[in-house]
Amino acid sequence: MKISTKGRYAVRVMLDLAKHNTGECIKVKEIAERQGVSEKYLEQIIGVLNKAGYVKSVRGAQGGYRLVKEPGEYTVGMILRLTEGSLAPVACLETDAEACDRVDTCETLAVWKELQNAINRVVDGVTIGDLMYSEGTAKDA
Amino acid sequence: MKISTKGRYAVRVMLDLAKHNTGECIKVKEIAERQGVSEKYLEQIIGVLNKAGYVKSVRGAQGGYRLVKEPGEYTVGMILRLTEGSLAPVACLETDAEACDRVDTCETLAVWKELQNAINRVVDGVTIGDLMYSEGTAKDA
DNA sequence: TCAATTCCTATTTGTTTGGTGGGAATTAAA
DNA sequence: TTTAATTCCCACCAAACAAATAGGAATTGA
Repeated sequence: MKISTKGRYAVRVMLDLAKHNTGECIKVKEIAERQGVSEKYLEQIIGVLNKAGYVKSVRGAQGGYRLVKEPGEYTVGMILRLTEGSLAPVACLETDAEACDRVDTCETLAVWKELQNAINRVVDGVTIGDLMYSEGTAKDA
Repeated sequence: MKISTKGRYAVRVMLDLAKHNTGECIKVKEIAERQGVSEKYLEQIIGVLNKAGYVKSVRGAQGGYRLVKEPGEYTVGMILRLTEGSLAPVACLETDAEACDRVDTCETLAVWKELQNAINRVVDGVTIGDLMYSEGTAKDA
């Protein structure tokens, strides 16, 4: 039940872009330095964000990335689903899941559904904009 | 963000023991047949439940397992934490986590804490007893 | 032209998942 | 007392996944 580095870094990349948005392009190199993460690895991750249209890239010298929309329009859920693949706690709840033959009698499915709903409520209820103004020290939720 | 088979099977084992509790011992073989899972794999899983004192074993011929407490006293959370190791969505929220050097400035920690709380609320709010009386078809939560 | 940058994709390394397999120890029953 | 049924213990294995690393092609401003 862990969120992978890919998902976590993706959120941090988006947040970094949001916080350092001066209208100019931001290079992967800068983000990597600020976030303390390998440039090469971030390249991959931001590539996914780019393909999905979450960020806009400018190639060549003086190139880089910037957010396409306002920080408040990106939920953490969107970003995680994109990079993690799915947030369903069990495979049978994935949208493209092939039916498990126990589905009719599965007595545990109810818990997993509740869990999924709870997860979705949290990650879809927080945007990059929300995180921008947080104090660093996490609020107790 | 998946719950492993180990955790899911553990819940099903506990539920199976609860539903088929006649006062007599229940053998791994029976559970494995009913649940459609390899006997050998279940042995391992129920071994963990046994060591933790969640089930009581009787060795030798006519041996088997039974629940120690009432079904309502086992939360899904207890069982998952035992078998999955931890339900924290990020390593730095684990109880024995070694401090990440970004912890003071980590702007994403708040989300992960919220997520963890949401997960805990669900899994700690459902017991094996609750699952016993569910209809098979999951309620929409 | 060249240096900086994104883009693409293959490879590597280590860990976890999801088991299988063999056999020792224990015990009720024949 | 033997036997069959059972838990218990631990070693091993294959496949998938995570978390990068690596190399170089394509693009573009200066």
